[in-house]
Amino acid sequence: MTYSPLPIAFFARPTLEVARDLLGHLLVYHHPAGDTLAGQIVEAEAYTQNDPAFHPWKSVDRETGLIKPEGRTAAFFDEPGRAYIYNVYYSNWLLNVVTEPEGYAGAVLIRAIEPLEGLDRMRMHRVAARRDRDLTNGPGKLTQAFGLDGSHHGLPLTAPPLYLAAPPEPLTVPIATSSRIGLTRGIDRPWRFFIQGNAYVSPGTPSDQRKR
DNA sequence: TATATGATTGCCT
DNA sequence: GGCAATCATATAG
Repeated sequence: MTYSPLPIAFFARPTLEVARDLLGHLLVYHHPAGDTLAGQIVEAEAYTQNDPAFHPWKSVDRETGLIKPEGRTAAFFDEPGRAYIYNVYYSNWLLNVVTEPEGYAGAVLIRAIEPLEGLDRMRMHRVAARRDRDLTNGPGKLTQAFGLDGSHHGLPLTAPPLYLAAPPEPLTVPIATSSRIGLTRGIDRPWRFFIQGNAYVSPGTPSDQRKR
């Protein structure tokens, strides 16, 4: 199966639009071993420059709205369509897509996908997964299943080997929203989008529903 | 150099 | 649902 990558223009738009539109789209990776891994995005979250939960938040000029070219992460937020891969809690890598026109900052975190192709390799990478639905139902799990880590940071997601592609057929199922998962700041923003009822959506609880 | 902390996962009760 | 794991990065001293 071959897929065609989305153009940069798809990502050079408001982050919330990109996050919502990305549902149903495909994440494709031509693995160095020769096989192809692919899955349909079923859950994503938006992170914008006007957002305390956004990593380079402090690098955004509050008056102009433009990102200042300083700091380590800021460098990767000036070109839409690239991968921002971040490490949290030990060895968990999270995959983001950089959004917004050049000069502005934003990113979409890909939180869960439904595997379509390359299941055997995903099972090899994810020895802890008891069932197939545990292969990719979380942001750290899907990077593990695909074999992605910090070495893929900064890659363009608009060309092989790693890219996003349009779905074979348009999405007809309803898209639901909630607050984002696992945050300590910006928990009030309903910027998580997911496909209601899909078995591969991550099991986490939205931040604003958590007891403290 | 030293320490705090997080966009998580998986195993335990 | 509780909680430990023990990584990369930012920021402080």
